[in-house]
Amino acid sequence: MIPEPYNPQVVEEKWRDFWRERGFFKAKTHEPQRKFYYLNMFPYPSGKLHAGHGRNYILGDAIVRFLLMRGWNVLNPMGWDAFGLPAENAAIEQGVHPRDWTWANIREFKRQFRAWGVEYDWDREIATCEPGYYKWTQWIFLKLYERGLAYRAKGKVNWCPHCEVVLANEQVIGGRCWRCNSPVEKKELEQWYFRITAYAERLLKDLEKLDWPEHVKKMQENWIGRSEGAEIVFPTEKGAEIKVFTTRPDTLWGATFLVLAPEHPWVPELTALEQRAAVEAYRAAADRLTEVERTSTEKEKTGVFVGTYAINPATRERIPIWVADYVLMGYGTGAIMGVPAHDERDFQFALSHGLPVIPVIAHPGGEIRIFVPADAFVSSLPQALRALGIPVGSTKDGALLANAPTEIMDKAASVIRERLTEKGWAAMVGQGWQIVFPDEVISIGSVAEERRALSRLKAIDPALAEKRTVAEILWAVPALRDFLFHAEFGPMLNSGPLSGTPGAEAVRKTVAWLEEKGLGNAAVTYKLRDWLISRQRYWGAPIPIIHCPRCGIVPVPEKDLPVLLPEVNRIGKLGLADIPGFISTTCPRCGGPAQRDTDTMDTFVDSSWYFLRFISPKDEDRPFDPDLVNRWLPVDLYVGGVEHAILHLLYARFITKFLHDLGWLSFDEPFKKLFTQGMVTYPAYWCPTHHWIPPKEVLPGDRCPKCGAELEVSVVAMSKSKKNVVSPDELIAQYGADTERLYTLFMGPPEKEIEWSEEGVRGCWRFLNRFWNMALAIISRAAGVREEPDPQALGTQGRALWTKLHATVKKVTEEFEGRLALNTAVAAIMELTNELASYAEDREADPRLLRSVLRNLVLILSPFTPFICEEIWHRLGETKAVLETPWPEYDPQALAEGEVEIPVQINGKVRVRVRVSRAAASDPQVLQDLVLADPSVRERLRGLRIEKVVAVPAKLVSIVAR
RNA sequence: GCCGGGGUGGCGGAAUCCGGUAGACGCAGGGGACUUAAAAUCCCUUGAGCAAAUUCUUGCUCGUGCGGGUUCGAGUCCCGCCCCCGGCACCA
Repeated sequence: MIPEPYNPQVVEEKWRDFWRERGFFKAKTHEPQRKFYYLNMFPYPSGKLHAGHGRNYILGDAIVRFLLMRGWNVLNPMGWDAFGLPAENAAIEQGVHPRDWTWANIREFKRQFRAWGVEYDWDREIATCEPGYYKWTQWIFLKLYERGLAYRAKGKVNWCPHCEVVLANEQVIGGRCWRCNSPVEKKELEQWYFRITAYAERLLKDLEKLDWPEHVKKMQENWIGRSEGAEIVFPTEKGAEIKVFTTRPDTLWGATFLVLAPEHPWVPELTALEQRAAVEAYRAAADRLTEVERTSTEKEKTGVFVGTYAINPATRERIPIWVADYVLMGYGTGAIMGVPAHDERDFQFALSHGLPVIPVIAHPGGEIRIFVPADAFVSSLPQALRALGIPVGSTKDGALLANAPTEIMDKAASVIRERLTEKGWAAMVGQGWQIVFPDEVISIGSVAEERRALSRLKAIDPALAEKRTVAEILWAVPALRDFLFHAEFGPMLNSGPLSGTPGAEAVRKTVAWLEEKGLGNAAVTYKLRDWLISRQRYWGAPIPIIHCPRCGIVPVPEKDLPVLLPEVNRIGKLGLADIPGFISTTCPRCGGPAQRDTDTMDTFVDSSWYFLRFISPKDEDRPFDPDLVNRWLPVDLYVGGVEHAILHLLYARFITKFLHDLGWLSFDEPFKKLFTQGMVTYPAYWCPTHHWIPPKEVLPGDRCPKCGAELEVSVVAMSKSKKNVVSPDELIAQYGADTERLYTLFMGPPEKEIEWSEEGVRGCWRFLNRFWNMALAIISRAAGVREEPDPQALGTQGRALWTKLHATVKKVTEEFEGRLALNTAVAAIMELTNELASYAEDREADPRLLRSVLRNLVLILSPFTPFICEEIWHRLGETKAVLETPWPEYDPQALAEGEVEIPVQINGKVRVRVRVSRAAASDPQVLQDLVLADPSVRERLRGLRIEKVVAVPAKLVSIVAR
């Protein structure tokens, strides 16, 4: 008889609607015992799904099928992040309505999910573009507005010139637009913001509670960017006081200048008449720079002196005020104190603009470096220094160099002073800077001393006439550079009453001193900025606000929600602002004529609460049912791409905390556990003339099919735009969905980025064929058998298979419940399959064991390949569906049976392997005795004296012998 | 620069949490069977090297980025480096 070949097309079509029709994926939200809320990040429905997307949905489907068999009441919904720019752009280009474009894509996505066997509770399907959903997005806006957490403000915003839209900070990736990668520009606009900064501290602190990948938590931590320090007030000659933020208040005595951001509001007021033109020109130039240009690390530090001075509140010295674009208006106070001796940027700035450098923190090494120019000292100096125990060297041009411990600095200074030539000088840097002259030593502890030392040096050496600061002179000596600037903590120097304070207490003591004197206070600053949410577009949730000439900004009353998107035939570039019928309305407060706000909300607002809506997706009176939500959330396991590590995940946490504060939610973190799956990469081919070429069309030798040019190959994440996608439709047609699913889960650890491999797919295809053939063979042999095997009655082979079965069940169960390394679970299942197949070769094989192992194998394989398993399951004579069958339990007893091979190490190397029963191997003394009695071990030990034996139960025995 | 993750065969990767036979599983390669042939399928084989043996082997040495350390034993732990990937980045 010719065996029936594996035909996935037939098998899969047979079961494709079975699970849905049986309602296995419908959550029973009103019975929340043993609830499990599993959630995949909902997709933006654009175009078609490719094999890379499968990483997310197939993984999720496998987990959910496992959970269902484990008896969980699983909520596993799916919806659509349906507002957004691509739909609108497609609509503008093709003249279709974005809604039609979006729903056509959604239909396509759903078709592909069905083909994959990826099932959801479709009764809960939601789309953010439906009025029944965005009504509540608008409601959240109103609630934020009520609490003062939504506000309108004018300011510099990120602007993508290509998308012609503003961007939130989180949507600017390395100075570029997150969608189109264009360099982002700055624009002065009045926009709506959400005050996410009010939640900065909680968003940071509560990360601790989350079972999230460490790197995602770190990314959020860095993004929130908490810094502790102080705010210090600097009086100015013009009267205004400038407040700066610093993390290093202990360096205040070294602040020799102030720098304001070009956008700082007080710049005009502080600018002297004669500097006005230069300052204005500088500010205008800074304004024109894109974010990429302005924040380029290699850029020379530019800036302009405003012509007036401030007073350093600690030293009471006059210090110049500058504007420079390395200071950002959006962080801290938009103004800094320049401490060139202990901040790398300030040091660069001081060097290029001739500003004095005053060291106020001792060099961490506890060492000083001595430099004496050639011809500046008498010949006995080296010897005299050596007499102090200081090793002395010299440069190529004859200058003297030495390192000395701090303690003998004063002694060294007097030794040097006595041995300088008449016009000689020397520098000692590290413990502050000392400039040694024949008649005195000037310690540079203030701007005044710096000026004096500089003029003396210039008077001595005409070659220094051009130098503007002592720092410039010393910087010219390469050997001193390491000692001129450092940003470490250390004992304070030249710091008036606080001089000598050790580094560990420096910040705390300085802040206390500042507070006592009323000069400043401890302060915390965050990098996080408020969330800019308004978009000048059509395809989004309209902002529910009315502008009334008499009443000002008036929120739309809740009863009037939703503010519907107007139906239009054509969408203009200006979005809602292009639609006159939408704009004019009446003021809800005074009844007079008024205008609607024409902005729509960032799509990330839509997605910041959707996980709540799934609980009661059709509720018309509330955004969600709070009782049910509080029983079902937080989400137990959230799976999605790491690209949302900051954006969506931060916003969703913020909105959750807000709704918690409002009293709607009892929890304040939406996602208890997060898993981020890796991207799938594939070679992408680039032709300089014909651009992206689909891999399939590429000619041998990586040539362009159109022009024959050699193509540039790069292995990158699958994407439609690079044409390097693998189509699930084609895979399913050729191998079936089970093969694609299995390969997707087997290709590597799910969290890692991995390259798609056609050969790998074929390996999984071969496996399923072997599995199919073996299963049918076993079914025909074990037809009619219904009893379970008796483990005690099995032979050695059977017993080994029995143990293997239980070990595999254990392994697979633990992977699903733990770290989700399903690739290793698949490997274990393959091993079991291989062992079952070789056991089945024995004509004497126990049919009860064959059937039992196959039955359990089908169950544990079913989350990976549900179609083939459902088929085999029913051919085994089962009447219930796989999903109605409990997940197999493993028997610890079975794992303790049979034999194990115990390696025996002699002097650290494995020399012998001994087979012992698992029972014997579990007792260290028994194991040790057995091993020492083994003939080949005795042979090895002949002539040696045993010094030590280590027996590790079930693992190995290690013998030390001489 | 800062933060995070990682470096294991020809390749993807196992073993890393909690030290205990390194290379599971799969791919690719080599050899063979079947076939007129090919595809498909099946079987054997594959870290590097050395020695004895000669045929079904046996034994030894080396081997998890580099250098040290702890230990009976290190891919795993500790210290110091190098390199790669990801995130942030003139954040005061």
